[in-house]
Amino acid sequence: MADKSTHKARTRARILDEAASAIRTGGAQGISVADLMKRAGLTHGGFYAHFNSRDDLVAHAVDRMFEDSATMLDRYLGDDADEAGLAGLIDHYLSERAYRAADKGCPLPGLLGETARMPPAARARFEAGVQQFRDRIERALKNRGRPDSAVLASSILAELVGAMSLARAMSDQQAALDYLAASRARIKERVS
Amino acid sequence: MADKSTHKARTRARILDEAASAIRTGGAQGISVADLMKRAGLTHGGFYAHFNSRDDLVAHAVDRMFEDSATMLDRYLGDDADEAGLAGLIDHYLSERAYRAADKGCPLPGLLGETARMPPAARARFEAGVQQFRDRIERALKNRGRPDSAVLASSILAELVGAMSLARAMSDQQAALDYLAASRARIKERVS
DNA sequence: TGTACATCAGTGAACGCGCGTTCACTGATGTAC
DNA sequence: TGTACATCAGTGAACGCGCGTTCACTGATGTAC
Repeated sequence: MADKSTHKARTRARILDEAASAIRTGGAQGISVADLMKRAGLTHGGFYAHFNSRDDLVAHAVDRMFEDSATMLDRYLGDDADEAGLAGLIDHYLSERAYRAADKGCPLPGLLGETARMPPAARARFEAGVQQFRDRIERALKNRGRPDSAVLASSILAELVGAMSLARAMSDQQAALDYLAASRARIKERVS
Repeated sequence: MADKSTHKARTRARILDEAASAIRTGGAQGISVADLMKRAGLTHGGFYAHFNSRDDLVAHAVDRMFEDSATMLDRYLGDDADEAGLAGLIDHYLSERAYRAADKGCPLPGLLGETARMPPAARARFEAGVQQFRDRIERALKNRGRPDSAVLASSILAELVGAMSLARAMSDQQAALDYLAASRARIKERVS
């Protein structure tokens, strides 16, 4: 019984991981229940043993995505963050690796514009995730003694997200990478 | 005969206007042919007298959106643009009016993240539209003697798009409007 | 000016398909004695 | 240790529905004489 319930929890986690990945790539409207379950190595009928509905899945998948983001934020802006934390975050966020791994990293570049079309529960969780991201940047700026930390944090988040979105929309990959490099330098200038 | 063909052209334009509006709000995946035709006051069967397929419609609707953007860019950054043109563009782009009219203005905040999921023809036109936008800003900066105009243009576009996307994702409207006001000031600082 | 005909934008029924969801079931696993 | 039973995660057929697309048609409009 105990084994069974952890088995089920692991299956649920596997579905959520696949959903988070698929939604980051294809948008919240871009996954079907059947495809998702196939990706998780299951058949579609079992889906409702884990989630109440497709909308419920989307909401939990959004949570899942921002858990990953929180881990990333902790690494760069955690309590013991040194001076270089924010610069490290910027370099990481706009790295070639992040550019290529659209299915793994921050959900904002791909999904921010879609917020208004998300089911209400997912939308609320998404907004909370954005807040968390901005607050962490703001706190880091405040720790460094910037008086305009609130506005600057929003401004930096906007440019991070906008730059990655623009880079991913370019069909010329080299131009995209050059642009990311320029963006990294530009944003770091503004926080130093 | 002549009357008929202009009648048809006007009908097509009406369908495209409705499509551009619906896609800005609901995304390229968010419109159905039947709903769209109903919005245009027609029945779904007539759709294929105007477009080869749904994907064809989406591509032309994207064009339509960027024609509106070009008109807007001309107003602020046209050949006879004065010094205040760029500041005017920033104020307009991040205005309360633009914030509320998500179905009318620039398609970037709502659709940039969706580019990768668009049908190829639409994707190419979207990318061209983004280029046009960035080039116009770059030219305006160059005219003002900024040596870093290319990178700065991308940076400004990224922050404009990111800021509007973030504002639209906030459920607290007053916070969104305050944020837009702060963003306008912040971006104008950087170009002056 | 009036009648007969041709054109063609728009109609609406029909198609095959994939979707989200339901449900009776199976079969592996854990428990009781 | 071995057998009988209960549990329940996962299966797969079935549902009603809306989708994109096709097509035979209608009826208003423009042209020819």
